[in-house]
Amino acid sequence: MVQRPADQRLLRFRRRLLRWFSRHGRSLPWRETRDPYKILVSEVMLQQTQVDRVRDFYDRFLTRYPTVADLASAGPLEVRESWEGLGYYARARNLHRASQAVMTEHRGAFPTHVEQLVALPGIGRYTAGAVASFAFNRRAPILDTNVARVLRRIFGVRGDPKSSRVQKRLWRLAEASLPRKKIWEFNQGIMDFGAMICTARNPQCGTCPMADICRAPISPPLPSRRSCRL
DNA sequence: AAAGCGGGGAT
DNA sequence: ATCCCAGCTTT
Repeated sequence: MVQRPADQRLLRFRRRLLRWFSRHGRSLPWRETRDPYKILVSEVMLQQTQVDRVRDFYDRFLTRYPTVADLASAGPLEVRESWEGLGYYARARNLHRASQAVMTEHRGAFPTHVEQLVALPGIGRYTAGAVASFAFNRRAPILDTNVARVLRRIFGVRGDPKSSRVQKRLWRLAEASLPRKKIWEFNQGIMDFGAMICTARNPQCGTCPMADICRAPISPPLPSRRSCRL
């Protein structure tokens, strides 16, 4: 079976991403643990919220609620107060309910399958994939704004990014890109790549290791006013 | 398919 | 002033 160009791009992307992450990946508080509870807390906080903003809240929240059981047995008002300043307060309520569901419906043991995780309140497809891959090293794809942007550019996916058709295509790409092993590294890496190199504005195409396989590189190496057409 | 949900930082 | 951000739920 001969490799088609599209498959070559995919293989190279996967290999280069892992190499890039091993050298340039960020060290973040929630990367020092495999505890599904702590990872879930970080993921929920990170929904529509930037990394730098989450750091302080993450530590404070876990100090107050070190385990799922601690959070589950806390009062709603107390939990809501711990979330003050983060916004999107439905997240706090759902996280609280999710912790209670883990205790009552799973006997305190976090579910390890994406389908089970998605069934928990406040956990969508992205967060389920994140917990499954980060805590349990399952071969589950993730698709957040970072991943979506990276995949759209490198594989040249046109069309409205919000449309279900493009979303479906991107999820398929996210899954196809996954290596057999090093799932944790790949998923963490592709988000770092989107946050550090393949950024929404002023992408670092000049130093990008994917430049030669990307379907949407910056046209000329012109100074200032750099923009990406995807 | 589209709206609603917070708030802070960058441009 | 506008865009962007480790999205999910509800309509």
